[in-house]
Amino acid sequence: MMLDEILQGITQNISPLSAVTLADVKRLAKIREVPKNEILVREGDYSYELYYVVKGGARAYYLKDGKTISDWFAFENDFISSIVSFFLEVPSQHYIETLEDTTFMVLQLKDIEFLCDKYHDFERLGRLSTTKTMLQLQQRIVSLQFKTSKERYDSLLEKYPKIELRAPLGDIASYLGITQETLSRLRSRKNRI
Amino acid sequence: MMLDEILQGITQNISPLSAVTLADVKRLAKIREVPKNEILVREGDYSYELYYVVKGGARAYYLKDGKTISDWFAFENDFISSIVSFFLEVPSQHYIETLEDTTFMVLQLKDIEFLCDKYHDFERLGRLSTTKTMLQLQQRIVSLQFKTSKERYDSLLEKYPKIELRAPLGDIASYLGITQETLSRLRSRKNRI
DNA sequence: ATTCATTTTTGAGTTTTATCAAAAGTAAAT
DNA sequence: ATTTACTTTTGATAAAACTCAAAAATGAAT
Repeated sequence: MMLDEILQGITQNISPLSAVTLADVKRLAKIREVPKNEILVREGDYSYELYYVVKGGARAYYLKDGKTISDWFAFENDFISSIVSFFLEVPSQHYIETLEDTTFMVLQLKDIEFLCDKYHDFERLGRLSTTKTMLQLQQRIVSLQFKTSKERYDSLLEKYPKIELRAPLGDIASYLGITQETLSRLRSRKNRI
Repeated sequence: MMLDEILQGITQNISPLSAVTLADVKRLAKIREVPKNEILVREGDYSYELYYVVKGGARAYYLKDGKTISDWFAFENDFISSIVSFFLEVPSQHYIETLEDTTFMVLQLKDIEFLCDKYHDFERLGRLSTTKTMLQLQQRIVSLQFKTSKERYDSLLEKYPKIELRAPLGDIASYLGITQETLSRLRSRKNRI
């Protein structure tokens, strides 16, 4: 069954779960198919769902001065949520939108809390996957803090080699903290070398 | 006793611990007094210690092209570690240095692992404090991504109102992703208004 | 194939910030 | 009080990126 493989992938990457815990997770986790360009979370929503990308891709973005600023990309095997809303239970400042037809595994906050309460090994999985995300954010800060935009673009391409084909230019540019014009010029300069 | 108050503060802010767990934490946590401008972790070190600032302040920084780039400030009630080295057990790219005479509470990685294994409530505390740090990093990314340097300086001042008196200009500037000359001009422009 | 809407690229001018250099200010030590 | 070392400010110039505008390219729909 599909959920089995997905959970096996997650636990192998992060931390194992007992058969009992796994059975309970399988009972609570849901698969959701979402078409391209669909918005899962809107600004102002309370978002109680954590998404794991099984196939496809999505992005989180927010609005600043009427402009769309991408904050996070998630492709196969990545988690995505409206992170602040989900963990602090406040209205979302982010939108979450699919970039392609996407299959998610979805977990509800209340179920995650239930699982964390009931199973020490699930709490461990939660701690370690949070740690992993924290380290990714840390890398991103180093990147934004003092790398040139070209260096930042190169590291993004290293993480997501074909992202140019999966996300529009403007989304990628705002993720890098630059305008799309600048990214376009960067790209053409790069290709000439 | 001092450790009691410290731990009470932490658990009140994040997640409670049973008396049994607390007793074990108290046995393992150590208080360390460190004079100003002392380096606790150097580039290349393996850093197995997590620091909690009881009194004083410290910063984490790394070197890029011979320049010092501040990455994280910690004052009273903040945690600090060479985050990547600590969690991935790889050599540190960061230095950690006190900004003032500082009292830390120190926990060893092996002790944290032991406590997480043994006590579900400690694992919970670990998960939630990691979550908290993750959300702080997330805010910092939003800040670096598309706020002006003045906006970034203002949010830093909001978090640490008197930081100008506790950390040198250059350290603050690099934390904000700008040169110290720019911060100096920013500051004088600000004061004139 | 043609149209229409959207995305990407290119151009010109402006603003912001970096760089390099020097001057001014601050603090500790003799 | 004076020296010394260090930090902060100021100035001039250069580089990077932004803004606004328009042209070119792409892709979906008829």
